[in-house]
Amino acid sequence: MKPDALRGHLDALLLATLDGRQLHGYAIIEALQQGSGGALDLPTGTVYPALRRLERAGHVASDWSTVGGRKRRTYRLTSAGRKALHAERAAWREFTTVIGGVLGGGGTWAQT
Amino acid sequence: MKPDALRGHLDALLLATLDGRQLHGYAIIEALQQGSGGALDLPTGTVYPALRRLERAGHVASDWSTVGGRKRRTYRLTSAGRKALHAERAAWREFTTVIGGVLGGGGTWAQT
DNA sequence: CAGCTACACATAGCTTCCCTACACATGAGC
DNA sequence: GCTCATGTGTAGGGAAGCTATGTGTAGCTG
Repeated sequence: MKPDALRGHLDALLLATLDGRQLHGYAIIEALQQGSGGALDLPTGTVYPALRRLERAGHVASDWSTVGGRKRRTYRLTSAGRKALHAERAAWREFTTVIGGVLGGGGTWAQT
Repeated sequence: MKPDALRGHLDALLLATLDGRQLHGYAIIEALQQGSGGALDLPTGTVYPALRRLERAGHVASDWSTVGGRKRRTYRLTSAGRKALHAERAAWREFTTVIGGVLGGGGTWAQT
């Protein structure tokens, strides 16, 4: 997957991963990898700054704890974050409709 | 539509617009606008450099002509460009599957 | 003729988000 | 001690969008 294609969607992926659950950074990375069948193998240099941005935007909050002798930072959605996720999903639907509609002519692919 | 979301997909859009026809730059911009129901209103500063890149990559070729006293540059897909379009459509299908799968939980949206 | 709109093209520079590269730490197993 | 797994952090580079800006021609209107 091209980095450029991912760009602009990463926030949505992170918000969606935190939907209904709290996870620490490493677990988010793993959840995205597994939730995508291995297609999303995001470097920490991508994810941690993005979580920083989401926290600064107020969409995510975090708490430090110590687990098994290691510091861990657990993230959760804020209510603003849940709203943002809702908006991101709507934007995704429009995005796929628009781009897919233009790209369309490619064979057996169907869009509903 | 966020610029960042578009990023990485513009090449595919341009290639798809030139699929099976030749068009000059301004006509490409108009075709994208109309083909997207107005959602894609791309600045010339986006499209012309992108066409430049595609031409440098060998996916697109162009010819100058004069129409009605004005210079016009008409673009067409090369065979490499047709291959690239094919690959871009496959990449799009994978992309929407992956991202959509992770974003998924959003209501009545269905993906097939 | 001047001004405006439409058509048609071009590009410099900025912004921003990814990735690479690099760094640190602890715990478990060999 | 070394390696891997777990867990975190960030500086800086690259590049593709967009804004801003510029050029030109044709046709219409006052």
